This record gives sequence, structure tokens and C-alpha cells, in this order.
Amino acid sequence: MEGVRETAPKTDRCGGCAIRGVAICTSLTEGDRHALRAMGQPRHYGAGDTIFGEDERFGFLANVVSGVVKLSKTLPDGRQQIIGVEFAGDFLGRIYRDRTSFRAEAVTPVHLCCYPRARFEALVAATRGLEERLFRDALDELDSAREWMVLLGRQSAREKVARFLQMIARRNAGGCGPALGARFELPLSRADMADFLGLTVETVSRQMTRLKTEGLIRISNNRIIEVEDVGDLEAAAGGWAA
Amino acid sequence: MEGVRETAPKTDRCGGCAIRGVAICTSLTEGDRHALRAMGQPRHYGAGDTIFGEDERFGFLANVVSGVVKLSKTLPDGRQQIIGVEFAGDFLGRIYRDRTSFRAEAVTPVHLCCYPRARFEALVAATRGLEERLFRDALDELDSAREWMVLLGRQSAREKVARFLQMIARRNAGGCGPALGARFELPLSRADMADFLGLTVETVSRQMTRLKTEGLIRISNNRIIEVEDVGDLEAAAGGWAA
DNA sequence: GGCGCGGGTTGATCGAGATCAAGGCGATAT
DNA sequence: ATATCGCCTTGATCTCGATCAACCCGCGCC
Repeated sequence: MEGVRETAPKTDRCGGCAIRGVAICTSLTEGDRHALRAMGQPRHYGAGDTIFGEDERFGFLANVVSGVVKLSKTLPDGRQQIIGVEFAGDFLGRIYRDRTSFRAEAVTPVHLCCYPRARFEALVAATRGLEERLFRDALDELDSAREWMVLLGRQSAREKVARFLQMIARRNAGGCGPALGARFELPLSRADMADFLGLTVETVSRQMTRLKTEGLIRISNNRIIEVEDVGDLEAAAGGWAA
Repeated sequence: MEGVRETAPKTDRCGGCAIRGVAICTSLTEGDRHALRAMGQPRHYGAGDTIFGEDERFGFLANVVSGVVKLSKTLPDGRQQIIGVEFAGDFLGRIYRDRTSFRAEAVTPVHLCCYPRARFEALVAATRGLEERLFRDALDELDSAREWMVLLGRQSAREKVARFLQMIARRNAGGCGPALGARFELPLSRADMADFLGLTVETVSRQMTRLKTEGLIRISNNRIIEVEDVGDLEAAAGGWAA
């Protein structure tokens, strides 16, 4: 699990909580930033802990400071689909909704910086530009949800796995310019990958070894992935630049 | 195509454009409503017309006044996935983004009430509560996108078709309380249903006749559907209340 | 040491849905 | 009437991914 922390984007302090550059902090004036800093409360979860369940009250909003969180929905009969994965800097919870509609679970040890809902919403109401900031983030989430719909509905198992790896590689690349290759630690188990991609564990495993034997990736310790050429991976993913 | 118009929710006038109750108009003061009304420009599209393509500039935002619009994304090799369907009253386009990330196409004849982007954004900036209104709509879209991800990733063909019918039935029910049965006209062709559900035309057709022979639905004219008991359909959809 | 356990891989088989192919039906045109 | 076209259905067959089953490996535990 160490590798995940290592490859996380650089952080800067924000009232005891480290917030990545893209987090909501950055678009604020110094005064507002101070107000946000003042209300942030650190919380910690171990790998596997539930942060919140489906359809329950969630009194906080939070920035993910470190670690990886998976968001999932479950059918009545237990079938599960992961609908999103959040990394350091991502925002968890939504204003205007105090009921959750999906489960959030720590995949690695997770640090959150939590803001009590009432106080946060008051700050949003009082702060010029903060609502827009959150709105834009929601639109980004909407776009990625829709891209994932294309993957789930129309792509093959090989393409799904390749595109998943590509996504992780891109996330980990952070600000650094586009490199030819990449090396990173997978934050998710094969089972979680399967739930994200709408496949079974066995199929994910087979496609991983297939990509390996094809020479597109190298695998050590089951979780450490080296990509030879990101372009090749993109081609295997069905040609997807974004 | 006539039936679609018939079953569309009731409308009220808004500067030459009819807007359903849930549309943005309702949450405004009389003055703001007037401003919105003043900038609305009617536009008309025939069935099959493209309203906007993937990744192009779109200078308007719009309310769907009547008809049905499908939103889709296409893979480089041509595979298509429908990511959403909009009915009368739904809002098309987004503030803070003048580039589209998916295609919008009229499925039936469509009337839009268009607002020029610059003027609309100015109104949003000046109008208390309008941004929140749009934000909430975006969150609803995000929720339904995520529910659809579960369907695409984890449900069988039969469940997919049943849930699609259930969704259409619910949309058409509008304000009227929950009835035992339902009767409506399908707005989409079998091919479009397939693209929405991540299936092929043949599979959709087979599952439709299967639901018919099982006595869950009745089909006339290929497009007119009668549901005996919505509860049964819900059960076939994998148990989904929402 | 031996043991159990969680996570991953691999093989054999099965089956749901894709693919290929043919034909029906209603609407419009000739 | 006949032809054509778009949309839908139905049948035959194939294939990809699911399912069932065995096994490996690393690790903590008794």
C-alpha cells in the first residue's frame, strides 16, 4: 500500500489537512481559505472501512487527503458495480443532498478533511465563486460517468482492462508531462477492477496476463504495473485520448 | 409519432416556449422569469436531425419544449452508446462549458426554447438561486448516469429491457399518482434501445417478445406498450423502486 | 513446522448474447 | 399492382465472457 501514498500528487497544508492543488482551496481568496481551513476536521479510515453506506444521512463533506476511496452501488440481489474511484484531492459528498445514493469505502488507508455540512453550506452561500467551483467539479464527474457508460456498454474485456490501466496511469502522472512509459501501483484488487469494469475476477486476470504476454505491460507483485508505451495501451483501449 | 406528443406532460406558456412544471422557469421570481422569457428563441428540428455533434461549440442552452432528444457518444470505430434521453422540460447544454462532449439528436420532431449562452450566463450570475437550480439538475443527471452504469455493467438483457420500459412508463406517468398499469408509446426504435442498453437490436427484439409471451406487456404497432402490472415489470427489472 | 486464509492464476465447460442470414410488414413511391 | 425502403422479428450458429473447479503463493497464526 505504500506505493500509493508515494505516487500521490504533491500536497500543501490546509489547516491540518493536506489538499492537492486542484482541490477547492485553490480558487478561494485568502480570507475564505482561512474560513475553510478553520472548519476542516481530519478523519482516518483503515483499508476496507465503510465511509458511508447507500442511502443514509451523511453530515459531512470532505476532501480526500490521501488514499483511495471506491464508490459503489449494489443491486438487491448483491451484484455490485463500482461507479467511481476517488484519489487525493477529490471531493466527497455533495451540497444540496444530505442523503447518499451510493456507498463509499476506503480501499487503502484514507485520510479525509471533513467539513460539517451546515457550516460548509453557509460558506458556499457566502463565498463568491465557490458554488461555481463545486458545480464544475460535478460536471467533470458527470462527464467521466458518461465515458464510463460507453466502456460498460460497448467495449470488450480487453479494451476495458486496457482503459482502466490507462486511467490509473494518467491519474498518477499528475502534473508531470506525458511520458512514453509509466510505472505505478494498482490501488484496486482484481475483484474491485472486475466490479468497476462489469466483468468477473477471472476475466480480469486473464486479460491482464494477456496484456502481459503481448508485451504491453509488465507486472510485479501483482500490483506494480509498468507500461512500456502508453500509446500502445491507448490503442488496446479502443483509441481513447482523453 | 403523434402519440409521443399526446403523452407528453402538460405545459404552460413561457414567452412563446412551453415549459413543463419542473423546468427552470418555475423557481424564479416574476421579474427573472420575464428576463428568461425575453431571451428564449424557439427552434425546431425534424426526427433524425442533429442538434449538436460531439466536441463542437454550442452557443446556446435550451429547454426541451416537446419531443424526445437522444444523447450519445461514439467510439472511434463507430460503436455507439446512448448516454441519456431527454423529454419535454429537460434542460440541454451546460453553463461553464461551451464545448459539447456528446452528440444530441432529435428522435421525434423537437421544439427547443433556446437561450444564447452569453446572455443566459449573465442572467445566472445576476439571479439568486438559478445556479443552485441548475446545479441540482446536474446532480440528478449524475445520479441517473450512475444508476445506468449499474444496469450496463451488471444486469442481464431481460432486466435491461424491463428496466428501460419501466423508466419510460415512469417518465410518462408524470404527476399522476402511481397506477397499477400503464400504456405509452415508445419514443425510441429498437436500434436506439439497443444503443441505450448496450445490446444488439436482435437481443432487444427477442427480450421484448419474451416479456410479451410472459404476459408482462402487450405490444401493438411495435411502439405502443401496455404494462399489466408495473410491479411485475419492476420485479423483472431486478427489483428497482426508484 | 503445519495450517488456514485471502488474493491471484489457470483450465474446462457452459451459456447468454452477438453475429449472420432470411423473411415479414407497413408505408411511400412508380 | 409492384417495387423499394425502413423497421422489426425469427432462426441457426458462433463466440466471448461467465461459471465451476483446482491450484499456487505469501502471510499470519497456532
